[in-house]
Amino acid sequence: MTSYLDKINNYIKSLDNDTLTVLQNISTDKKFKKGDLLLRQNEICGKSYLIITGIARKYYLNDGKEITTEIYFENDLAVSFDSYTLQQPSREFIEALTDVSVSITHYQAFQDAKTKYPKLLALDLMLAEYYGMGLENRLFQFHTMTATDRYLEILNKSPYIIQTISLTIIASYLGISLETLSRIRAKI
Amino acid sequence: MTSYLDKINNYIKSLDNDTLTVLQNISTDKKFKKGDLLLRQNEICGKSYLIITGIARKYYLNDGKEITTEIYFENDLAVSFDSYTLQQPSREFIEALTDVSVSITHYQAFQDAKTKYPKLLALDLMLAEYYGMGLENRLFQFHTMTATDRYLEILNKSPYIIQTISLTIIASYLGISLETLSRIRAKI
DNA sequence: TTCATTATTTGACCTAAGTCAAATTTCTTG
DNA sequence: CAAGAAATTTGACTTAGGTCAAATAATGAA
Repeated sequence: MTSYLDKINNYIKSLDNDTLTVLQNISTDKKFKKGDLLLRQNEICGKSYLIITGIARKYYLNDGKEITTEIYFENDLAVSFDSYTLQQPSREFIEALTDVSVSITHYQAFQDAKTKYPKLLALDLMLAEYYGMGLENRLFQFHTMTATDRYLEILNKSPYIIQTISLTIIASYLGISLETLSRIRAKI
Repeated sequence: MTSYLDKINNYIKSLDNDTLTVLQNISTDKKFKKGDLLLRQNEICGKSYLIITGIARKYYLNDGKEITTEIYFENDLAVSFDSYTLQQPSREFIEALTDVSVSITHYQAFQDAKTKYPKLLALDLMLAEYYGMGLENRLFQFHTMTATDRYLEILNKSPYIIQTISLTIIASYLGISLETLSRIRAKI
């Protein structure tokens, strides 16, 4: 999985200048302050956000409670997948957890570029595949693992999450209550 | 979501003859008997199976227990996503739940065709996006819904699953024990 | 049909995780 | 630094769902 990300990055590096230039031309940099929303519920996700520095998350509201679905660090691509893909209102919010600087690519510009540059189409496919495999892994965890094991998995594979993110957010990401997470941590 | 599937099917129909012919040329039909495995664990998923008639499922073993991850009906595309994408050994099995007839497309042939026909690349992207959105929905259900609600969701959206598939398989698909599923059904 | 297998249900009991409330600890910011 | 706010922990109790075992259905092959 990680190696697939490498493959994607190598692929991007290997693009011809022409294609790379297009990619740059349709992207702009922007900064957000901690707490800013990059995307709000019900907005159409018309942009993708490549995180340059900082941390962000994606979440939705489930009877008033914020459920975090993804946490983004440097080089992650933040986007509400279905809203972006279908260009329909988003169920999710994207929020800056720290000051954040991003590279923004507009949906339509990228769509246009893809029709002219099949290599960008291939890139988009790789990104979708990568996202899909991540979802499969996460689903696997929910399907078969106990809350404690899911926590341990994060602790092993993404310890920086534990170190930088509030337990409230981590608990919702794990699909458990804050109190349960606290007890899990106490026991270990 | 369903409309996206429509969009994909319309897209396929709208392909020029040249592209459609290629697609047909790299596909072959095959029949499987009930109980046959289309893909075994540890095999590399080198083919995709479009279900023409019959029912199949994808599952993996979790300490000896079969956990069903997907159930396929007519027109569904059966594939072990990560094994297919990364061309690495599959964690999952694909099994015919009834006699099944499928249209098989070989991975490598499709890869080759994609480089020559960007429209097939675009098709592959759409399929990956569709799969990804399905995973997101399923993840949402595991993340926030109770077992009873997940069952009711199937009952509403895919009643044919309840009618045709054994409760053992449905229970594992829902991530609950057979007994719990039986009790949920008794209560409703 | 009938017997045997397989699928499903039911019972009794157990455990992971949730809820609500209160106590601490840790951060912020004046 | 101090006071208030936010984050985390702890306690007491509830509940959804699991496990193991046994009882019924339902199917299917001889």
